[in-house]
Amino acid sequence: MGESSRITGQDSLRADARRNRQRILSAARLVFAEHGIDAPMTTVARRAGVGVATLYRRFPTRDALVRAAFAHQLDTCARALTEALAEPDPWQGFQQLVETVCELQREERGFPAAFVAAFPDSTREYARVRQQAEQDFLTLVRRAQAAGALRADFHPSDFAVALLSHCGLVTALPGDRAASRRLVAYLLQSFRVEAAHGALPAPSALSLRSLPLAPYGSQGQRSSGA
Amino acid sequence: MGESSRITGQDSLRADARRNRQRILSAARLVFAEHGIDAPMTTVARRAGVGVATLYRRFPTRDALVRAAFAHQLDTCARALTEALAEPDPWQGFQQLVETVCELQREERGFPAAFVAAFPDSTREYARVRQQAEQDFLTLVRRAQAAGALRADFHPSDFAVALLSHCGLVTALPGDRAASRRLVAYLLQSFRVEAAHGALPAPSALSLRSLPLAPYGSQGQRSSGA
DNA sequence: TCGCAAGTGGACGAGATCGTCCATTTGACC
DNA sequence: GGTCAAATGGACGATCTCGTCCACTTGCGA
Repeated sequence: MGESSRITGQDSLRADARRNRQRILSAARLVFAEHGIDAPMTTVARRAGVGVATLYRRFPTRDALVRAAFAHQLDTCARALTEALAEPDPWQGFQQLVETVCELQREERGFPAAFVAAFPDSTREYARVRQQAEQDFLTLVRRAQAAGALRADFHPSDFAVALLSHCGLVTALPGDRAASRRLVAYLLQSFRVEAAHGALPAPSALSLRSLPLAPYGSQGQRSSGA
Repeated sequence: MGESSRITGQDSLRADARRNRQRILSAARLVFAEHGIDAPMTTVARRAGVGVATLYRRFPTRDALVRAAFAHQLDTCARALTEALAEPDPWQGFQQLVETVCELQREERGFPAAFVAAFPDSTREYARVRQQAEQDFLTLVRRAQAAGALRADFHPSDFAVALLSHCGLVTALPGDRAASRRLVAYLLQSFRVEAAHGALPAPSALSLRSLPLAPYGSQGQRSSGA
């Protein structure tokens, strides 16, 4: 909390401005959940009870708004990683991590879209936090493999593959919790040593670094305009 | 071919009109692949070298155009099902079916989006063909289970879950073939008896009938306007 | 209490897309 | 060759969204 406000500078806002900022974020979550992240900015502004100008001043681009609106969920992802590492049984930790993130994608309408939208980005400011997250995740994977639970040919990028495909599923079928849970169960089972059955094709070149697992703070202005 | 033209009535078109229709479809495939299925209709028309009016006359809605443009791919899906049934080893057949459909999603840019777009629909005219497809797929599943290859708790709706999630993945990462192949491999392995490891959560209520596995012919006018 | 910088709202012009309308052209059949 | 219904193209009005600009308001420190 203190962390993100330091990053976004929301502390230095005047009281009324800070209040409006929060209103906008709440409204954005509602509107995005209801109409998708492509909903008109005007709708968000109206719902928040502010003018468009105010909205644009706080969040110059739709992207910035989306990121800020779902910063909390992203923080939860990061927290899940920490907790996973703390778990004594590494497979338990791994499983919980996958389930927590997928549950977020399943339950918070709008978040999945935000998740993929945020995906290819690797904003400068968070590079370090992300690198840390990547490192932690790697540790988790190694441990789970050493414990003989996670299959040896599991590649870190497979985590991204799992999350993105699950994301796609819940986007295609919002509300179908059973489908989401099924997919997660299948994936988790296929990651176990017992499921290993012949060689897998080569892993993706996807970098985990680009996964939005690290806390976003909010705002998240793009460093590169283009 | 003869089948679909009978359905869409394209035989009764004047020669020039029929030619234009084909041009439009080619252009649509190109444009959709390049800019996504939300590309402006005008762009498609220009690319096809026809006026917008012509485009709108043939395909009253963007949806109709999308369906028609990817009808061939959908036919391939249907054919894959037939071939899967013909395969002596039912697991081989099952595996091939999944791989063929996923390959289509992977290789034909634009098709995945069309696939999910088409998904929730169950147009009257194709009800019978679909029901047949569903029946065939069920047979395939039963056989593969009886052969002791496909896990007993596999539910037909899991096929839809697999396809939709894969679809989401390739949409999020167009061009990352490795990721797509990995997911398919994991899913297939998790469908094997060997992977069964504890109970799965309840299957989705998704009906296979709504999966666009059956041939579309083209055009595919909505029966219900609303 | 006062002054002013920070904050605000909503009108507005630019740009994009939609789908229709109609005057004109063209293919098919006699 | 002639006739006519089918087919065509592109202009056009309607609608929507964006992001900016500016006159007005307000919180807060002195």
